[in-house]
Amino acid sequence: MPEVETIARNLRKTIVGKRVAGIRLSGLPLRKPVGGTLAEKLQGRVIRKIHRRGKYLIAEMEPHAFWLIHLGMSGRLYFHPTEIQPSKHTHATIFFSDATRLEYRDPRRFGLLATYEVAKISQIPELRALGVEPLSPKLDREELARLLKKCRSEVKSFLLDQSKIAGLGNIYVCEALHWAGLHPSRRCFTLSREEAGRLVHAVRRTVKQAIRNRGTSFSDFRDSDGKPGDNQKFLRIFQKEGEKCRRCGSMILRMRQGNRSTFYCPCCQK
DNA sequence: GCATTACCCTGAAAGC
DNA sequence: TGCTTTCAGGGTAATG
Repeated sequence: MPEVETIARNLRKTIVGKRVAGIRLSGLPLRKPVGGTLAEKLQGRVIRKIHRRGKYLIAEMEPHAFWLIHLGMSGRLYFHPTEIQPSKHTHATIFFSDATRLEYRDPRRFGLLATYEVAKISQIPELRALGVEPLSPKLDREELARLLKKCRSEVKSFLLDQSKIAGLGNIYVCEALHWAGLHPSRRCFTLSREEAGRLVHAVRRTVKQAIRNRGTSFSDFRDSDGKPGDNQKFLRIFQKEGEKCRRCGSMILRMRQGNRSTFYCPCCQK
């Protein structure tokens, strides 16, 4: 989500107010087939606003329509002031009437491009099921404690579940659990109100720091100007297997949970 | 109905 | 050197 927020902020400066003059598609499917309707729906419309909800970007178009974008894992959006050669993984190029263009690249093709003509953003099917935003004032200790109480799964899976809290990925979940001093395998319903409070604080701190650093770049992430983020320099636990925990000095371990790596400190995460 | 697992995909890294 | 295997992870359909 911090990576998506970084891109949203960039796009607000670069493409808002531009009219779509044409679209070129690779024809390859992403998470779902892209299809010719994307071109039909966007052609001639003007981008009025850029929204973010969870890990989704939403361009509000005029005449009224919404353009939904998800970057998956390896998706990137590049703004180009001048002409470019499409790469092997360019799946969409949006040409604006002022000769600038926006390129969507996605080697792994886990992303999504779609358009909707619903009345409100909240009616977009992909967004309907999303949970609370991590930085929303609605997510406080009481609300998180309430959500945790009725959940029997491990707290790591809970935090990754976009229908509970929308926007946390594997990196930030590992970091937040370390900040909160909570073991990733703890069952949600066993967390106390005090622990829920620590977790809310840790999630906010983790996400705010990552946004401030313009996202985390290992290999994939670049913003729409092609710049990597800086947050990888500030991570305390993610991909630190074998290193010493900065809080207690114990060896950081790695385990697999639900087919994803979890990094944790066995000493200070209880 | 909820929790868990498997799958999609390709590039990079590791292993041989 | 070059080929093969493994791993990475967001979302979701399938399974338990």
